[in-house]
Amino acid sequence: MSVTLKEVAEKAGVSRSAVSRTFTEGASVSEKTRRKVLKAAETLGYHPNALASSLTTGRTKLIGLVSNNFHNPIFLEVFDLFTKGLQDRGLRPLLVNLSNETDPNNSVQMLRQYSVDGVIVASSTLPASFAKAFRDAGLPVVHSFGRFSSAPDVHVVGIDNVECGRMAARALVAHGYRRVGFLGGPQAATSTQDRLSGFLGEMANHPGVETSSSFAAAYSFDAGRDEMTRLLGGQYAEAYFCGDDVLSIGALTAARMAGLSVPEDMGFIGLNDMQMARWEGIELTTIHQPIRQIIASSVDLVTAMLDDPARYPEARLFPCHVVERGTLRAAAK
Amino acid sequence: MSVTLKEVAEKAGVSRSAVSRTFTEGASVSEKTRRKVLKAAETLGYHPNALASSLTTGRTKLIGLVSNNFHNPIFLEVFDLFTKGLQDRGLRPLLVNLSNETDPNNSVQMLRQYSVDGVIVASSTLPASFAKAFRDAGLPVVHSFGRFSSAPDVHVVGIDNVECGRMAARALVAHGYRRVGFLGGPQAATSTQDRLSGFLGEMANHPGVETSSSFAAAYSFDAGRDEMTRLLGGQYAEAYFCGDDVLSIGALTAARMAGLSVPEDMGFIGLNDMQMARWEGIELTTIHQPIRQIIASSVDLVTAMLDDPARYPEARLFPCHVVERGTLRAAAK
DNA sequence: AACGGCTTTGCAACCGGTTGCAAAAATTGT
DNA sequence: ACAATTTTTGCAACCGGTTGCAAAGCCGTT
Repeated sequence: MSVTLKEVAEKAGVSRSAVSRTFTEGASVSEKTRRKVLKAAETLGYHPNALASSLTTGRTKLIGLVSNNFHNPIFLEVFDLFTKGLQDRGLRPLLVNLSNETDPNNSVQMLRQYSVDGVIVASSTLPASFAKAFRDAGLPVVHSFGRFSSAPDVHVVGIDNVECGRMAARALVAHGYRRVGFLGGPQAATSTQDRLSGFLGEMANHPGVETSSSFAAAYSFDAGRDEMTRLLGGQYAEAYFCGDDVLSIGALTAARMAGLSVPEDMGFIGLNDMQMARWEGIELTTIHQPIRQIIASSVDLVTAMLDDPARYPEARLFPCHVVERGTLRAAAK
Repeated sequence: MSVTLKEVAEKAGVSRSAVSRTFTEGASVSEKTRRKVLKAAETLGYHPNALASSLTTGRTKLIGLVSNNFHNPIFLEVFDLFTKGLQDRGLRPLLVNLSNETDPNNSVQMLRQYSVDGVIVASSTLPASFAKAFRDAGLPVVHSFGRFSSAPDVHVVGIDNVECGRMAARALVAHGYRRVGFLGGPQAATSTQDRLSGFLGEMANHPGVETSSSFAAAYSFDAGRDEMTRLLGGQYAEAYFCGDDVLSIGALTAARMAGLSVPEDMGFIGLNDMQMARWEGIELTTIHQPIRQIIASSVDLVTAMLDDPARYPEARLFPCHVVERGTLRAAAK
């Protein structure tokens, strides 16, 4: 089918080693034979088989890109940035969709069978056990959007969710809301738990402000809408910090559908600052999560681990900030 | 690093062939040795190296999943379905982001280097030359969401865009609009051209209805909003058939921002029927594109080609239908 | 016990590359 | 011009598997 090393060697009248060496960075070949080889390769249309060479070099340049989040639009941005970032470094993303998977071992086996050089777990909802399973299998792994720990088991790149919770709380208080609520994502997600704890921690400094909390079933429009609809049936707050932007939009829509006006009757602050948050008609006030930096840093880290697999696990956190748009009323002076 | 065939063979006290055979479907091994081998493999934690075996079998079970669309939320659904569909058949998607790529040859080379068994090109905006380049390189290829042709060069799975154009035109006419517009996606995209030709073709049957057309720069919110804003500065139609849903939402938002009410002052019909079209507050009337079927069929087709690479190229079209929601006014009786 | 047919097994070559090593060639110094 | 040194080259073994082939083992017959 495709042209092999041997054919090029014969055509160029050199040994197979010579051909191999002209195609490997930093190997010793004279200018003369290199030219002969390149010409032969050119006319034959030869390109080295990356998989065959991986057998001896132990490097496939394949990176497992593992996620369970194929529903939140923010992840399209995430996949875009990851694939570009990896491609720019000559690495290839092998995509693994873990939506229905509960056992880390299956994916570990799968990725080992394909000898991936490293794994990026991109998810804020996947339990840490997944990333750990990869590490235990001896695979370099980076958990992007994972939970911060001061002594992480694996490399984690993301944001300080506790601080984000505080930040949201401060924003709501600063805008003069006196009854505020936390409308989190799935309660089992560590991101939800951390944001809640930061939120409540900060609110403890404001005893005059009434605080409540509840959880949506997922980081999704429907879940946000449903939970807000439920809240509207009882006592509800003046402003909510929602688990993420798409959830916020669901909740906000439910509020509007119920005849409340935003931000006068009910305020919202989201998290992520996805493209859609900027759309006219939405203009969501939200906490900006620097996903470009998180992803660039994740890719850096995974490439660094290729050279030093034993690299000591670190947590890299990137600062977030509030982007004021139109879903919180003018600040109390 | 990882356990090899040889180690298992030694542990089990059999030849390497025996081990290989117990792990290959339909090879001749006695029950006795198979058990010995499996036990040894179990205790050693052996799993065959898929890449090494691909060298001799010529099968990697890797499928190149090529797209240039990492901005339209519908593609998150697309990636979700593709990855699941491929995984369910034991195939692995190698994701290629062609956003900034103009030369098909680079991606062809890349995918050949990784010996992918086949390629799925998932895009309605990528020129047919990409799919053809893969075919010319001897790779089984399916172009999903590609342009229909009665004598296709490569397998195409998608919808009849011309018919969709007609369908939209009929819907607008049936709803009593007398000045209608086509607000397409990028003019260079075949999907745009085909929808336009269907739209105009059908409108030719309704000479009493004034018809206009224009194009947005991309299938995106911003492009739809910008083009509608431009249109609002001059003479504009009563209802628009937009290139796709996200573009529709942009256009619709611009109309609302300008003080028009939808659907009374201006009607919209989109295409795709993405999740978001269902959101309360949007409730876009749109043409449903059966992406589940398209993707399932694409995966079927690519697997079929693995066994029969010379399979005669076919075009598979799936019927679309209008989903009435809230962006066209009540039909004229 | 010898025979024929069928299944199982191991040998060895191969897939498409890489690489340590020693020999060959080129370069340098004097 | 010659020896010492450096660079380039090919051989052959290896990476982790698969597979054609012939020998070995098994079975039931006669």
